[in-house]
Amino acid sequence: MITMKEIAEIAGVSQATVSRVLSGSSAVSPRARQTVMEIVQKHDYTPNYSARNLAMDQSFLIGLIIPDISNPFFGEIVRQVEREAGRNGYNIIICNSDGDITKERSQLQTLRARQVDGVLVIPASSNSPILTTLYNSDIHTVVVTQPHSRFDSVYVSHLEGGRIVAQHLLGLGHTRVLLVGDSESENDKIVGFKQVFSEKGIIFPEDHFLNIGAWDHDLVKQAYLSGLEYFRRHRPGHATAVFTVNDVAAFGINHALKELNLRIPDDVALIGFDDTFLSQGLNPPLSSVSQPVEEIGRRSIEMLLDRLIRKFDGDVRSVQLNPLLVARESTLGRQAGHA
Amino acid sequence: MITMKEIAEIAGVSQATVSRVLSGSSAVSPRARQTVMEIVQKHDYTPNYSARNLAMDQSFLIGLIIPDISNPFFGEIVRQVEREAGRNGYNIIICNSDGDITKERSQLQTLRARQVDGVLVIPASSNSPILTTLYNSDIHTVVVTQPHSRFDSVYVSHLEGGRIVAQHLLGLGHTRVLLVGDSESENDKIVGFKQVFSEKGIIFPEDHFLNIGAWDHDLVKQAYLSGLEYFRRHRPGHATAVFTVNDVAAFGINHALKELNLRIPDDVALIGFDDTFLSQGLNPPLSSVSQPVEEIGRRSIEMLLDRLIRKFDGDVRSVQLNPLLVARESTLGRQAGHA
DNA sequence: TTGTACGCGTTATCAA
DNA sequence: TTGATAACGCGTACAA
Repeated sequence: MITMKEIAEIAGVSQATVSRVLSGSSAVSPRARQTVMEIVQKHDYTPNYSARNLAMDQSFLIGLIIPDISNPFFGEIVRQVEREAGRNGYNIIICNSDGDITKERSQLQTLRARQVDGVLVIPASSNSPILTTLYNSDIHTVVVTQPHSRFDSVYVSHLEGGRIVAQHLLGLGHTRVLLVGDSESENDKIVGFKQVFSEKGIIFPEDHFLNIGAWDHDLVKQAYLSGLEYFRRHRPGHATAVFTVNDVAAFGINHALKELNLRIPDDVALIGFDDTFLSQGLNPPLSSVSQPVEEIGRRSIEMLLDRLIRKFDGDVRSVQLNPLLVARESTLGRQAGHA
Repeated sequence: MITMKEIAEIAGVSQATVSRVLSGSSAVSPRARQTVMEIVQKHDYTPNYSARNLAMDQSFLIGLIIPDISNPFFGEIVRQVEREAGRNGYNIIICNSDGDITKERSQLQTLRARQVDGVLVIPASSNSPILTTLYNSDIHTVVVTQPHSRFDSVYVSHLEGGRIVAQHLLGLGHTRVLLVGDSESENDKIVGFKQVFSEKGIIFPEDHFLNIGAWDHDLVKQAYLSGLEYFRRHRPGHATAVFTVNDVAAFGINHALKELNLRIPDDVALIGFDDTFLSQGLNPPLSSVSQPVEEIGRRSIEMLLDRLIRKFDGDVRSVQLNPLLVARESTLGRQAGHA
């Protein structure tokens, strides 16, 4: 790889002039510019970012800490982030945490070593220790997917999402609903769901929760097996509907129900969360709560770049986006039409 | 952020000694080591990679060029790659090409500027120009997902995959098959499929191809719409089976068939490709051709690290992995049992 | 075992 | 408009 110094020699100018030509920062004589550019072209000069970073104390690197890239929902976020970052001269270093706070910690450590200018983080949990570490560092941070009091954040209200689902199912007459998720008490989707029940004076039945872990990569299988066991053990009607905290789990439940010859939604209604691009392909089409995933990704990176590039230095900003019920046949039945 | 120089001052030693302590390369007196380490701990010293890269002419950075991260199949590859790389002290810069060779080119350019030690590339097409660029550079490269004569490569034979599908469908008596993909003549899955037909003297019918583009992000919808139109226009039996070159497209077709009240597989059989973790959640469970995606990811990064770390300098190696037919109800019907 | 000194490829400051 | 020259933080050859 050719360097500025070498180009300077060939061109018979100083290395500083080459730098000026390439950065376009200050004025250079047309002659010098001409000669330099020709040599640059000819030798396919590429600047050395490491050197540039060192000199400018800026890496144009953004760290992205995310629980599971293979989850299409997160994948879409990555895609948006990478695109928008690229347009602005930034690159993304990706860190898959598996939802493990230990991994998160070591990854943040290497991101710091890499001198990243900023970090987008989808924390493993709302009290991930890295959030504290980040706060004590001077790395610009945006928390994605959940609200945060000290950082910029972009999120969809899970509480509201859970409430919407509850209202939808209650409206259809379901009072015995099986909840499928990672935590019965700490997952806001579930909290919101139950909130509506208690507000309406409806008692949420005991033993209607299936714990399938949070970021288990084999979520489909987990949900499938748990669902199978549940519906084998309980009489039909013990639960007339199932709400899973994400679509992926709903796939597993769907499979289990099919296996047991239970009809959806006649025997058991099913509703997921995220409305990934696969929900509508499911059979019957899956009701779900859609999150504006492109917007989440885009707004997140935009907020970060706003601080990095435009040097915005105001108070912490949070963007709350609205979840949207997408009712399809898996809860509505055939009369759903073809939405 | 504290630097070696500052640590050296505090410790009353030279910066070189601090470097030695931290790298553990050469011998240092226990006393010096002790003092330095304490200060390092206390101030939470983090090495500056940019500086290190510059000095060592090594970035410990690997570029990953991939068509669509939001596709779960690729997502899984990213996951494996990131993990294995991380274990060996390397980080991943991710580049989403959208299957666009222009984007590929500019991304490779910035990867070069970033001084990446190696590149894993899933090319937009088999003759992506960046392959030439890479060959003329000194960047270690592994081509993933397709064979290559000049680079290390890891792939599953698409030709063989297509053949397997043809054999499976012919075995079930389907001779009129609708093919759904990006290219009728250049996609090896389709080429292999037709190969079997002609070997057996069976003429593949005209007008049995639906072009839905390659990396269109809205593949499900594309397939859905195309499928809908196709099955509306042709009499039942014009095609008795559908083969889509990936599962995502199969989701769309599944939706279309359902909409038209065509039963799977009684009216139309359906088979996909990739066997993503979602296939088994589909209803009926989707037959597909599985690719050992974890192995693809793992082997790819391993081959690259082998050259980077172990300095392997032998001939180009290619790893061909075998596709595997996973027959489920969408082709076999209810007698499929519960595989 | 330690310190000095140089180089890595840039940016940026200062005179000229 | 240009060219020296000093950083930037680290690795390392060399001498002590």
